[in-house]
Amino acid sequence: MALTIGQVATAADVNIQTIRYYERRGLFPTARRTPSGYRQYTEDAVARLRFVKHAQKLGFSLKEIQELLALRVRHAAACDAVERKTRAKIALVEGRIGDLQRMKRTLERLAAACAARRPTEECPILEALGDHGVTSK
Amino acid sequence: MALTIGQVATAADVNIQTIRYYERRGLFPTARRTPSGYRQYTEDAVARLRFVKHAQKLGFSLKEIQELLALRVRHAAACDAVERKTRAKIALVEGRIGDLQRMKRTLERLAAACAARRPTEECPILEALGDHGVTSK
DNA sequence: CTTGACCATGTACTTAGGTATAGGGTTTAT
DNA sequence: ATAAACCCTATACCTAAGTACATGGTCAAG
Repeated sequence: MALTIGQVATAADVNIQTIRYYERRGLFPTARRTPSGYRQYTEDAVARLRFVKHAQKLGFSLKEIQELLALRVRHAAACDAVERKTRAKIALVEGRIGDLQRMKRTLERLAAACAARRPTEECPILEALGDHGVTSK
Repeated sequence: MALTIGQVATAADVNIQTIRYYERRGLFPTARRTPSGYRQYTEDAVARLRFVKHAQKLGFSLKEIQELLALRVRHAAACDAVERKTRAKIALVEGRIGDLQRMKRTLERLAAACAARRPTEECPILEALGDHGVTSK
């Protein structure tokens, strides 16, 4: 049985407007309509929304997500193009992970320096932040 | 010798307007001025800008970066408050890394499924994306 | 058969993070 | 001593990703 836009919105916990916005943006196919013009969805739409939300939390832009979703759609055509795109995405994600790990190590040094501070010294934060280019003069 | 806003902007490879914007936002202390009203900076400003840009690439908002920078400023006052804030930040970064690693594994399954596909089968992308909630009906 | 909950479109507003422009003063190099 | 290059403020504009509002049609219950 078909779902209305409101039911989809509730199920995926997003704003109705957001769904229509995604449709305009091309993240959603133009939905089938009832004779009176109401959009009709299946469960797929809910899943698609959840995928979008999930990918967003991981830092993907709507444009990137659109590409990820396109991988699903074009499966019949070009499975190896899909694979190439996916591997590119993986490299991107790996780069982001590496950046965050460097940031984490820097923060850990900062915390450790705080913890190990001798009473006579100042908190050596500037130095700990140093490898982000923050060298104090 | 003091730097003008333009020299700082060039050195840190940001727009002049961005520096003034950061000042308004409170990410930068209000700079010292010449008698004629020109802002005067030291090398520190360049380092600070680079830190901001670096942190942004890691997905921190300006508000979060402002907090990170505050850790530097308050060092004289409360080194253990600094440490607590830093550890909270580390947890946040770890969470983000975890998210990205899960996404990476999902993408890898997708790529692997593509590569291992038998000629007779469809490209099994839907299933690979499944653990994001994308279960096709 | 009407009232309230829903849907439609279109337009406008919001937040984050800038970037551009207008109008005017300053510094530097020739 | 004057033009180019730079700075100042204030205001307006931009993209991304929505969210809200105005206006009007539709459906289900009493």
